Amino acid sequence: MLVTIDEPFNLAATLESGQAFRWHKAGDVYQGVVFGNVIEIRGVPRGIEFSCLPDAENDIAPLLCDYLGLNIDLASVYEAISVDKHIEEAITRYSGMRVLRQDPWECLVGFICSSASNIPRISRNVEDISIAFGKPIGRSIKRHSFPTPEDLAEAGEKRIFRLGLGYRATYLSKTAQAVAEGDMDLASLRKDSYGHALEALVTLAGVGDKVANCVLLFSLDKPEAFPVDTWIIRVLREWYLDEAMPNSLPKMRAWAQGYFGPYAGYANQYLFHERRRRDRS
DNA sequence: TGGAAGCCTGGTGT
DNA sequence: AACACCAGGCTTC
Repeated sequence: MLVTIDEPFNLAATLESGQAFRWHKAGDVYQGVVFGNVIEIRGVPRGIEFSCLPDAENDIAPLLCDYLGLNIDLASVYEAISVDKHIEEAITRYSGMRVLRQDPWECLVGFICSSASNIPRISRNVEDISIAFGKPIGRSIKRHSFPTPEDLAEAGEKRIFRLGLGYRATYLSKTAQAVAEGDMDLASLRKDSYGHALEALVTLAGVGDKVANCVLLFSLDKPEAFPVDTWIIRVLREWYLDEAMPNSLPKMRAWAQGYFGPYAGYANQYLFHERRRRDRS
């Protein structure tokens, strides 16, 4: 099915910028699992072409656009965060990169897995978790739905550990229990304020300031969220903050949120992507 | 209250 | 080949 998109959209940058971990690229096609569907997307000149299984494309199309962050007016975001040369350069280079709007539970699990790890490994971890505790989709034996909090809580720490998650297995097991038992209502955090939602998230095992801000930005409608990881620390040190400045994580985050404003998270995503690319080339 | 060590594992460098 | 060292971080002391 063809979906025309009139606003700027960069499919590759959106799916390859470390926001989600279940997209595989084969040629010019991205395959992923969203809404319990195996989805394949290809960028075309004026939009995207996609297919999905097992649901009808007509039903999935609006959900997919929402997931891809296409319901946000990027032009006004750019206007808000274009406060200096560095950010303007990154915007120019990755124009159309979106912030995804993911399922909060899956996003949370992905970023708990991310601590002291790297994208290839996180992807493998998340895929292994899906295969072990999710359900095969349609007749495909290759891709599986993402397990529910109940699925993961029942699986238990031991079986998670055996997938090679290391010390993260404890975090995942505890957090899954908290969500499954209703001690943590992730969906309600979408309507909460940024501050309150952050406060709630960091009570979960394996969730500190960085992971919480990733979940807030990529799944809970909090565009002011600003995850400070080692790449962003480099950006801030090299381009923004004096070296003598105190470098505690929450202080750096607060500074950036004040500097970039209500859409600081978008600035974060562009600077992050730009800084990593620069290191690789 | 800040800062450093430890934690599982896999990849990378020596 | 075998062995350090470290990574997109959290927790604990």
